[in-house]
Amino acid sequence: MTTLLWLRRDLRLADNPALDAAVAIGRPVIPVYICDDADAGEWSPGGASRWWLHGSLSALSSEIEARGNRLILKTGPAEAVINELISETGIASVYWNRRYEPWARRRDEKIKTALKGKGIDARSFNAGLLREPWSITTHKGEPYKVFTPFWKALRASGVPEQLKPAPQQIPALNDFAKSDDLNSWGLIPTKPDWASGLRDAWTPGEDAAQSRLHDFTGAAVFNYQDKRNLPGVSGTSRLSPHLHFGEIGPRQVWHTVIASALAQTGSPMPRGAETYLSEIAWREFSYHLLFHFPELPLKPLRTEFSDFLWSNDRNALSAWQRGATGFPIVDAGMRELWTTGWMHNRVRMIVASFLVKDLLIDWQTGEKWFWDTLVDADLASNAASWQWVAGCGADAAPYFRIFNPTIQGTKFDPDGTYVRKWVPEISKLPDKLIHAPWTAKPIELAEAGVELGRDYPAPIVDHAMARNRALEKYKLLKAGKNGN
DNA sequence: TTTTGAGTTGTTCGA
DNA sequence: GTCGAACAACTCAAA
Repeated sequence: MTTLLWLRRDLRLADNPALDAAVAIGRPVIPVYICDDADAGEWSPGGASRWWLHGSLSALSSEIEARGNRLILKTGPAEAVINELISETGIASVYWNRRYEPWARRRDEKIKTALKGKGIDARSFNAGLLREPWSITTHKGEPYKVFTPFWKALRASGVPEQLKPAPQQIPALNDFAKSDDLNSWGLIPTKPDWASGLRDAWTPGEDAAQSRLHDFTGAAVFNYQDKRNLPGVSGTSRLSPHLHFGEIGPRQVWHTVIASALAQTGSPMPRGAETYLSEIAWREFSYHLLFHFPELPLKPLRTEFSDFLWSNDRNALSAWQRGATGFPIVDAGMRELWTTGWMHNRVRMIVASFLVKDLLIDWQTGEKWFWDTLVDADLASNAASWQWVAGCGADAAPYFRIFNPTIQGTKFDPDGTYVRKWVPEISKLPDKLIHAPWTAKPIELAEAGVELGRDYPAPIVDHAMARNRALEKYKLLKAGKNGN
């Protein structure tokens, strides 16, 4: 008899409870990853995520081989694939770590019931969150809708579970089940190969995740408070894609941050570490919201927003997507995204506010673009964050909070490092003009070799006008009209 | 039950 | 240049 280990968004060997439990049984383990796009429907991974997944599976496959086993790759609806494996091999147990996407919960519950009905030991574990989304509740037993009390409750719930290292050996069957060739899944783009920027920026896999965490907790985490908002500075952990694919888990992040803080500062919770861990808690909060409000990716949490009449301006949308809005900080962010599959968080807020409030384009359009282009695209975080920016989410930004791209640029990219990197055509403009080239005198533009409208676009909207327009629309919405 | 205090990330205006 | 107030009430969570 054997044990099936169904790997999903837990592509690591350390701190992996389903793997530990499977190995503990003492029987051969069949580790399988199922390409389950059929189950995920419209939320199957986007282009950038697929690129990452290829690298992550390839890395995991080597790690499993080093432990005397082999990762089996299968394609199709998960239930059918699992049943097929059961009929081919004598499987007594099926273990996995939980996912929280609504489609995955429905499917996994169905599979678990069916397996148990056949007398198979089917069990799920928690590898992806500090706490299960249902275990944190208000005193009335209800879900939290405000971050701060959620964060307090999360901390009061105690220290996250201690970690187990990767097992030395994963006992294997002699004759393995048949596996797909990873290359046949077509996760990596070929014609055209748009992934060179991703390859330069990232290394998927558990080892890379660990070294990134250790680099970050070695020093940067203590300056996180000051540097995290500066996109031109490497002040953030950049762990988001590793966390999304479960190459590292939040418990590992938590314990490593705390241990390194104690060792280096003598304090259990220095300021930078606390601020950083609160970002991990935001990830938890997003999962909490998605669990309790499964329509989060598709419907505004504040229902009055359902009637909002959004703009259908394809040209404006296309300019935003291509990084050609004429607002340097917005364009820099959108180009960083397109090139590397990632964008600094401060800039994500700026570009999102610009799309939703300056262009009045639906947050779901932005959500879908991010879904396809981000290597860290995560259903919970992406949906919760877009709703937050649009003002229709939990604990959302008030409608009158409209980011001014010029002020944001001068505040958080004061010397223009970030903009010059991603918008090189205006890099010769002086610092005081780099975030507002349209205010430059003709002579200043000439000296920088820039002709607006030729080398770099003129702004596609007047921000002051757009701000007032958005305020008016939101005001109407509050008054019970449709915002038109 | 009612009350109370608080709420990620901003901008603009006028003193 | 700097600072506080207004933006606009509303909902949440706990006492």
